[in-house]
Amino acid sequence: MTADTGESGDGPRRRDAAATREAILNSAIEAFTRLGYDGAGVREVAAGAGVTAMLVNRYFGSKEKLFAEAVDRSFAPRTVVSDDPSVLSERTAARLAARTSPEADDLDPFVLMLRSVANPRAAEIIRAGIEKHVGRHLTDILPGPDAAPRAELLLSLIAGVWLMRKVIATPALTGMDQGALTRQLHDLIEVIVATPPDTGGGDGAPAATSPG
Amino acid sequence: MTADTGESGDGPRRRDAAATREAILNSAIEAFTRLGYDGAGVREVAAGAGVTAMLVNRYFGSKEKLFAEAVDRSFAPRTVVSDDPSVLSERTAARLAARTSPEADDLDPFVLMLRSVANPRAAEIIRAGIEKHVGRHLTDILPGPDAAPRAELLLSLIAGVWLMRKVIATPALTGMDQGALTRQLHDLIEVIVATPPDTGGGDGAPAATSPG
DNA sequence: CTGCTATGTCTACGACTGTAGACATCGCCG
DNA sequence: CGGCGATGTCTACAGTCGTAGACATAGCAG
Repeated sequence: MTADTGESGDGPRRRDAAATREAILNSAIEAFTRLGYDGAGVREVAAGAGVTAMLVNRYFGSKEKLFAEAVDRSFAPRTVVSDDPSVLSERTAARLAARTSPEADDLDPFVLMLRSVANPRAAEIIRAGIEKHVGRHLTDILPGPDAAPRAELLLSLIAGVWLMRKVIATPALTGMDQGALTRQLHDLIEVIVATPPDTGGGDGAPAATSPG
Repeated sequence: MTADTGESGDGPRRRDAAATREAILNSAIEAFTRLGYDGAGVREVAAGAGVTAMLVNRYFGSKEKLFAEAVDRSFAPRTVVSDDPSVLSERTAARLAARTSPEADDLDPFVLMLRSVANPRAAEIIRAGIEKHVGRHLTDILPGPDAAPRAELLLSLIAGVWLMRKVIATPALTGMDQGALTRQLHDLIEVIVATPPDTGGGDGAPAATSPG
């Protein structure tokens, strides 16, 4: 439970504005992910960075602005969705299954999001973050027309799985065999990736209607 | 002052324990759905029922127990998932698309859940509620083996759509054409309903792997 | 009518929140 | 070596939170 935000142990912390800001931001990402926007207090964020609460507001202006930066930073790297369109379904399914397994306990933007959307201000910031990073990128690599709503639908599926497996932790889905889950998720994602939302042609669903 | 007891037609509230308890519970469901567990205060719940804060604790013991009863009550009716297995995909898809449209603004258990899972105690209560009501029922009507994890996977999808459309309100999915969304959701749900998670058999995946 | 109990209100407390302003101290520059 | 700005801390303040105990009142039993 020590602060320990990357300090080497011996050095108490030298006066380094950039490093301190970074430590606060990292602590904020962790705190917001664990406790959510309302649950994480600035004092806790500060303690995680080894500083006092006032320094947080001094560097970021307010808790809300700190959250905005934390969201921006947390959403920037692609954690789940693959960059390569050709293997998007396989990669995304496998990563999602792996990263939501009970063993994996990394910090993740989806958990940060799920635990913070209760607050309307935080929800708005998250919406902006999704549009800026994930949504836009995903819309670009998604083939076919009407990519934007399908991208968000894919995000819905991903977020839902994260919610059930890592936040609520319903037992059946949490304990589901990873291979089976990966396959199931692959089939689902494939439907979103392959199916245009408005298939004017024949009404027949592209697949999955055959009982097998 | 008791400016007004909240009721309009049926007269001022007389001393009726059962009715008061009911009013508090209804107010709690609405408050928890709008603000989430942490965001809704007992004073606000009490005001919504036309009583004082202490009466809430007097009737329910604590905020946590009140929340537990609110979850139990809110999760009891089937709001989205159809009872009839034969039309499960169609019905569920249509209801989900309709009830998450921007026009619909009813209180809903999924929103209550999404805005409350940030709190660990609330998340545990919600998990229990899901298992007791939705999960068990859904597991019963879902055909095929391994119904429990597939039921929870379906809940993941539903919750994710609710999250994106009603809580975060990402524009593309929120404004998506309802018919197209219904069709898309139908295809997705059909995959969960029809596909066993672990099709060991000789043949490959039952569908959806062919690019079509 | 009197009295009693269920029903509801009032005051208050300790803990916590985000944030503002005043104060202290480190480390570079002359 | 001596300041001096940058960096960080301390105290404090309104406000809200959940909750406890004492107090008031309504409605029925006798």
